[in-house]
Amino acid sequence: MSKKSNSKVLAGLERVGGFASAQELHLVLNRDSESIGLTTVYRALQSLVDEKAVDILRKEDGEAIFRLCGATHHHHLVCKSCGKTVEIEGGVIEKWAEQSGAENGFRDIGHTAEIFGICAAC
Amino acid sequence: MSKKSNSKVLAGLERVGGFASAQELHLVLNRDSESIGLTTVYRALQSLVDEKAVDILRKEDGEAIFRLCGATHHHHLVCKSCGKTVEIEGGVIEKWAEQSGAENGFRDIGHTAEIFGICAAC
DNA sequence: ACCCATAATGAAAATGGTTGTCATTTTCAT
DNA sequence: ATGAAAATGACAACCATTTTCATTATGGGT
Repeated sequence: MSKKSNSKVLAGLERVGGFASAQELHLVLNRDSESIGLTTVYRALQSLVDEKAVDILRKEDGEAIFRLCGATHHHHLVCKSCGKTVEIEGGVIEKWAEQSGAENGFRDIGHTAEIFGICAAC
Repeated sequence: MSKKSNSKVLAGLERVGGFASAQELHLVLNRDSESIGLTTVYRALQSLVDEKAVDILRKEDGEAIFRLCGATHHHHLVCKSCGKTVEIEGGVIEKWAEQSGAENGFRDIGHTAEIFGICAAC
């Protein structure tokens, strides 16, 4: 029976495309006339993380954000002043993360990377 | 005046040696007859992070943990399970950030990058 | 079809780390 | 010493997440 909520949540994550917090996901799902409780969203996310269908990360403020596992991910170049965001290729980073992790005996390696600065317009 | 609490907190971090949460730090400090409030510990940690004297990371449950920051700019490889941390050289990243930023007309470029995984012992 | 055990659901309350409030205290320059 | 400004800390507010618990759906055995 958890199957149903799990697939709703997966659908939500697909719709969102990138990262989403549990609460955002709950909003999105209910906005689209999917009636699902916040508790259930949390439980579905937890079980999806357990079965490694979903990645969990932490924002700087500690809030958990989730994304589909294996979704191609990119990095962001964000303007500290106006918030303008550019998507960046990160092939170098993937390799760096993989290699650094492996060298130190780590497995299940993931990473986060953001670049920030002031854009030309600001 | 924040100087005093900041140095108390720094002393606490030295005594602890590695990572400590704000609450642990508060306990340690008061156990050692340093009278300091929890609020002040949080504020001191925040300002130390701002002035880059202290690193902040997140445990898996989202709790913030802090430690003294070495002078050299490095990145971290963190075990998602036990919190073990390895410092990583990030020369590649610096270049990647600089270049990606410049290509898009950004200035004052900074970046964050963390690698995480499961360490050999876990 | 009909029970019934079991799992799933979600509203509401509890938890716990973190941050905001504000009255009080300390510091420092004059 | 005195007043302004910064610092402090007890307490309350906040908010993401978890727990509780009563209700509802599911599905296998008869």
